[in-house]
Amino acid sequence: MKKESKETIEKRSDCPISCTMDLVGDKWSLLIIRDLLYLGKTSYNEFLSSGEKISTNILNDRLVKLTEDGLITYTGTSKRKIYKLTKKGLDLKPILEAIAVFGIKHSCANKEFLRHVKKVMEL
Amino acid sequence: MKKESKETIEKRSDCPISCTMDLVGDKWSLLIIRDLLYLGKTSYNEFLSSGEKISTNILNDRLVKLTEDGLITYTGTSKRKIYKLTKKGLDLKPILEAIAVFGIKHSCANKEFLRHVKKVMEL
DNA sequence: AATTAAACTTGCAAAATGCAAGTTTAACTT
DNA sequence: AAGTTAAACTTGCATTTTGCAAGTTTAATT
Repeated sequence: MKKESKETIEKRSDCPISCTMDLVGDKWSLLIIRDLLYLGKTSYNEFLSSGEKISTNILNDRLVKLTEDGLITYTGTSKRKIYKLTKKGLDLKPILEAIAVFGIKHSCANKEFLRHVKKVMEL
Repeated sequence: MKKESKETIEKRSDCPISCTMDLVGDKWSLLIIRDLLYLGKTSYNEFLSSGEKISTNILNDRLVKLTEDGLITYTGTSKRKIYKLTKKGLDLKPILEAIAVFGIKHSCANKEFLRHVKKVMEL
């Protein structure tokens, strides 16, 4: 018996910012999008191996939700699924970029990693 | 006895996107920032009255955390605090704008509300 | 058919959130 | 200056989400 991933998609308000946060405003979704956009990752195991150490149940849950929400799709069999962003998902790119710009300016991240990220993101 | 708002600020990785998500990647922080940036709200009760119905304990927790993280500050007494964004907090503006653009394109939000948001955000 | 490894599930502990009270505190009123 | 008001904040407990450490299923490969 599969658990339904979300019974009622609770929309907190009509504000477009709030709506977008209802879609991707959790700890993990945008990191999966980042993996797809910038790190060339396309499969379950590749997402799993990312530095932030997402756990398997959460990863599965997010992949289902992101698919349901039309941000990603996959091809291939259930043994090897290849995920990619939909058109709608690609529209998240400016958000990721703005987040990266902020992070590069204010974080924390080590210099070497930053050089790598900037190169990958063409910033 | 006050509860400490966050014992260890867990940083999941050195990725600037991940770092930024560790700061504001929760259900509520960016909505408070939105209130400050676009809706002219500056006080506890004004944040409370936003459409998404944040509860008082969460609002208090987020205001403390955002202050600790240097994204907002306040003036005034403990009876009437006036919050505003720091320079660092203002650097979140491009993120909010990108989120709004996505939300406006893809949501959900009703037409009237959208007109209002676009006007306020000067989009 | 047996093996392998990717994809997915399960069960339970820990943390975050939601809700409905309450209390504290400073300003405003007599 | 005592009493009232309302904004800011706390508390306790239920619910939900996340984290972790197993497991199982499934389709390619041998």
